[in-house]
Amino acid sequence: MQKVRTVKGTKDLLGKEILIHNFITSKFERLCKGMNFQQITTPILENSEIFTRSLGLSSDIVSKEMYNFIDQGNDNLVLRPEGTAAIARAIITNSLEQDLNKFFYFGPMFRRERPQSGRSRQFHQVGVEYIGSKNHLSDVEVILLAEQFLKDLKIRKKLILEINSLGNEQSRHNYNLNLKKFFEKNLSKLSDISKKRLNKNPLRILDSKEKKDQDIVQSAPNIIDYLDEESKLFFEELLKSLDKLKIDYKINRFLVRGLDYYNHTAFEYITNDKKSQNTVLAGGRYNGLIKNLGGKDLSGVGWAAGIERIQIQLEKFEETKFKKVCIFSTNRKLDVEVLKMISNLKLNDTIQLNFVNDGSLKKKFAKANKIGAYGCLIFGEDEWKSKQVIWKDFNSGNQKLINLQKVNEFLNKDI
RNA sequence: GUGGCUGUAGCUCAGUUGGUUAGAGCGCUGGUUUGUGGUACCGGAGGCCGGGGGUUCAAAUCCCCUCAGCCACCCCA
Repeated sequence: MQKVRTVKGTKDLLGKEILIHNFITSKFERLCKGMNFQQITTPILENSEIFTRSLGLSSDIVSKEMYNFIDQGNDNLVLRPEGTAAIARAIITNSLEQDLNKFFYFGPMFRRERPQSGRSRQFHQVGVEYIGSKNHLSDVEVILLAEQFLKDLKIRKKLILEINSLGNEQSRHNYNLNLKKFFEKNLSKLSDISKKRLNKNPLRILDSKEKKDQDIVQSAPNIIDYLDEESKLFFEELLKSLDKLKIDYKINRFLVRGLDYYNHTAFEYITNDKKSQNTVLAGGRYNGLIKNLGGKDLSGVGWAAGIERIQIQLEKFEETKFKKVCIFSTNRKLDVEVLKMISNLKLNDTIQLNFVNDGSLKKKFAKANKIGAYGCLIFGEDEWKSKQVIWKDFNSGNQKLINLQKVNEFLNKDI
C-alpha cells in the first residue's frame, strides 16, 4: 500500500512551522488593531464570478489557476485564489458602502500552479484593504502599515520597495494602445512568449525576464509620460509623502501588477536575492473594483503578503521557551492523585507540565530527560505519607522536598 | 502547462563492472537486579530500494512508463 499523503502543493502545518506561522499572524494582528483596522474573515468558498469579474478573464489566475467546480446543487464555486475581490464582495454583501472601511485578514488561498520554492497550491496570506477613500494619504497609510509590519518582523532591510503608477483608467488605456503599437513595430525582436502576451496584456511584456525582451523594453514608451494631470498629481503627491516619512522606495516604471483591477498606485516589496519568487508583499489601488462587482463606485487600496515567503526571509525565529516540568509517581496507585493535583494547579503560561504515566521509574526519568525537562516533580510513596513531593532539578541533579500545598507556588515562583 | 535534478529504515546517507539473506550513523525500543535521567556497554524492531512494465540465469543497480519531492520557466503573495 502506498502511504496516504497530502494533495500536491499542500502540506500539514505542524511543529516549528506552525509556531512561525502564528508568530507572523499575531504580530500582524496586533499591528493592524493598533491602527484601527478591523478583522474580517471571508469564506474560503466563493461563487466563481467574484473572481472572474474582477481579476480579468485573461489573467493567469482566472484562466488556468483557479480551483473551481460545480457542486451538487449546480453552483459554480471556487476556492478563493486571493483576498481582495472577496473583501470587495463582503463590502457589498454587508451593505458597508456608505463609510470608510479598514479591514485586515489572514487565511489560506488556493492556486493550481506547479509548486516550487515560495510557491504552493495552498498558501497563506495576510492582507489589508482600505476602502472608500480616494485620498493618496490612504495609500501612504497602507504602505506605512506594511513598513511597520516588515520592521516588526526584522526583515524590512532585506527588502526593496518598488513603486509605480498605472494611472487612472483612461491613462492606462491610452498607454496600453501606444505600448501595443510600439511592440507591434518591434514584433520580430520579441520573444515567443511576449508575442502571445501582446494581444492579451501588453503591460506584462514590461516585466518580462527574457533578455531579448528586456532590451526592447528599455526603449518602450514610459508610462509616466502617459499619465493625465489627475493621475500624475496623485502619484507625485504620494511620492512626496513617502519622502517626508523617509520611506525608502525605488520607482520601477516596469512594475505592473498582473490583476486587471489595479490602477494608480502599484507597489511591491521584493527581496534582492535574485530568486524567482521574490515578491514578499505587494499591493496597489483598485478604484473600479467594487463598482465592477455591482456595488457603488468606491475606491480602495491595499496589499497582501505571503506568509510562507515571509518565513523564507525570517532567518532566526526565537521560539518562546517553555519550562518543561515532568510529573509522575513511583507507584501506579498514586497516579490518580497526581492527576488530581495537576487539575488543581494554576500555572504561569511559561510552564509546560508533562504527566508521564507509563514505564518504570527509570523510564520516566529518561523520558523527562529526553524532552528536555527543566526538572521533575515526583510523587514518592514514602513522601506521600507526609503530604510531600520530591522536586528534582535536572541542571544540578539536586533534590528537595516540597509540601503538597506549596507546589503551585513553587512552580510559579521558584523555578 | 514546459524543463532540470532527486527518490534505499523514522531521519541523514553508503551500496563496486548487475551476483548470496540490502548496510552504517543518528533516532526508536528492551536490558546492565526492580526509588532516579544524561555517559558507557550489550540486545531488538523497523525496508514491496517511490510504483508499474521490460531486458537478464540474476536488477536497488540497465531500459521504458508513471508518481512524488525539490528547483527553474511561466505567473504571482
